Amino acid sequence: MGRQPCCDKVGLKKGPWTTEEDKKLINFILNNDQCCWRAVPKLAGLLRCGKSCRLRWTNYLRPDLKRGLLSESEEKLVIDLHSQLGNRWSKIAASLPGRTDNEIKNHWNTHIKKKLRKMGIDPLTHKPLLPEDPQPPQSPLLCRFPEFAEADPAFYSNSPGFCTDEVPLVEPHEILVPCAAAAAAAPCSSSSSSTSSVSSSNSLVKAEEIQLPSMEFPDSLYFWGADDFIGWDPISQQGEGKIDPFNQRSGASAVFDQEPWKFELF
DNA sequence: AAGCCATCCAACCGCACTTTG
DNA sequence: CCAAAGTGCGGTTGGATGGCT
Repeated sequence: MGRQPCCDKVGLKKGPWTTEEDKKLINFILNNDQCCWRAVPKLAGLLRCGKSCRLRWTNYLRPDLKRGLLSESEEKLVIDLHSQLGNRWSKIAASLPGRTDNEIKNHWNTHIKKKLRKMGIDPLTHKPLLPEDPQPPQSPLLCRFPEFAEADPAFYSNSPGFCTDEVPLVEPHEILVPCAAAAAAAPCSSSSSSTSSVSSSNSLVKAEEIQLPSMEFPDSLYFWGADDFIGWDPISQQGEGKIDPFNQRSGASAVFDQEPWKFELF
């Protein structure tokens, strides 16, 4: 008994979303209690399948999203969580408020993987790439990632083997969200049942757990402003108060720079 | 300037899991 | 309890972009 497709793809649009479509989806979701994703495109006047709408919203349009490359501390957390959880991107994303599983997955595949390999670490097992290496006295990552250990001595010291099979799964409530990450959520103006009901994504749930005020959208919708959004990331700016120079190709600038409509919505 | 190649990331696909009747 | 519908998740793809020759 096969599953039915999520939608009859006939006459449905695929590929990149246009500004107009984004506008429709945002307007609909903000102004309606989203009942079920399958109904959203029809009600919002979109020629998309519900799944596509959900993805677009959760990965790109959600106002609580943080854009740009992951900061070093976020990267560190991702590596740590990956060593415990494996490719459970949504679970990892749940510990990084404002980040999506897709974003983390992409970042892992394009940046972190490479970085780890360069350091002689198998990104899959988090163990040294060379098997002839005598077993390290402590975490291999600790040996090859001294700067991480320096930054956070507790990091890795608690994760001896880094074999995903050997480490028990961490329950969401057991994952400690670093203060910086938690703080990242705080500045966002908020509180509405609308958004939290809109998306059941783990990151939102997690955000609530760490006292993230639920989202509310100011009438002027100034939160869409690039300045607000970029300045909204205390993690990438922590410490020296600088923005990650590699952020220039980030989706943030891509979408916010080019879409002035978002500032005049509603 | 043009062509090629590598990289990045948004979006798609299909399976798994959860919910509902 | 079961089947169908709805949703979540992880893997993969393909277009856009930038760098190099």
